[in-house]
Amino acid sequence: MALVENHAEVDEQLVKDKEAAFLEFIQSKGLKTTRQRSTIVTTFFRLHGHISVEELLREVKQVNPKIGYATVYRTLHLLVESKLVEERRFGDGLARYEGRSEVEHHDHMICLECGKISEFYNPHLEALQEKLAEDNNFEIYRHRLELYGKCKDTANCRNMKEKEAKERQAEQ
Amino acid sequence: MALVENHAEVDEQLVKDKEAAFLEFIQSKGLKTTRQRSTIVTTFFRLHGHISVEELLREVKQVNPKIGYATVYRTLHLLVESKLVEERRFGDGLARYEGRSEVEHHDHMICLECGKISEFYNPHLEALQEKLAEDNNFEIYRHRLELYGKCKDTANCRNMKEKEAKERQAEQ
DNA sequence: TTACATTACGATAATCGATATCAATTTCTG
DNA sequence: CAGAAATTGATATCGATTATCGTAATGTAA
Repeated sequence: MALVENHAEVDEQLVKDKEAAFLEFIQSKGLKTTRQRSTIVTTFFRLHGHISVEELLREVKQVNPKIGYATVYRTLHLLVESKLVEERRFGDGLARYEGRSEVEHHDHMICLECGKISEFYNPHLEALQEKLAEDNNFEIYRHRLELYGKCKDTANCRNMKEKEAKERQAEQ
Repeated sequence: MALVENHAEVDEQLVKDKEAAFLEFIQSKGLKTTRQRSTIVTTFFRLHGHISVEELLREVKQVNPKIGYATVYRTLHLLVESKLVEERRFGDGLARYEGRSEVEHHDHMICLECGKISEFYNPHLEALQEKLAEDNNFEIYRHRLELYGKCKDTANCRNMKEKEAKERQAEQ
């Protein structure tokens, strides 16, 4: 419980930095720092990937079971407002949240077989979009590119499927 | 009521073709052809752009006021299933539908000021995506690219805003 | 065409994710 | 520490979509 491996320790430093940044934001807005917000924020940044509200709530409840839906929603909105987190929607009708830390900007590749979401960034693509926008007299604030398809590495895809199945079982 | 201008006549032919294609689909699935479905489908294909369920229902009710929400939803799902129509979501929380007729594939530019949605297609962009996918061992089934920003042609943007305001008023 | 099994309709209830409300609690400033 | 202001958690509400169900329409087969 006390000692953790290297990888996790690095993460803890990052988590602390993020929490500090969040506190700064909170204070700059004249809002209050609370145990709940702290719990939610640190829990969020300990997780990786594209996290749904439900996933986050589940984790948060392991730390403090009294924290409810509303507070998680509210804190996530604050995180988005603080620019520490971005909201994403991939068409399954529920929002997912992603820390802005790990990568600057990136697009997504979503495997429809195993559900794996990977990220990529390509400067040519970005430049091409800028050029296109300019040609159309349009100023881009942000963009979203998602490639939906299938991992060609079917072995990996199969593994993910099995993992997914296990997780589903565990939930029941 | 009888004579229409050229532009609309061309559309009518297209509408008929689409309706025929839909009937073919319906029959191939062993489903039934009904007046309601016919009304909804022809009304849909007479409209252009990115149509929400509510917009379509409003139009449909002018032809047959007894047609309800449920039937419009159901028919749109059938249209999507038949591949004559595609569903899109632009993050404002409601689905929009677009005929697959007019353009093959295209991406979207969404003005956050005036709400205008324009379409574009660029083969370089498509090729670049394919290359990227290949590099990542990924097979693209479909993709989505949306540029969110602002029309630089502010005059046009302002016009749209006024038009929007008028429409809102008209609804009240 | 008529009968009848099947499918569709329309009204509306239920669902789902997200947001708003509100009394009770906590935080922070002085 | 007091008291104003903000936050919480439970839950009501919302808006879009889906499911339900009794009634109506369709299409097939005689």
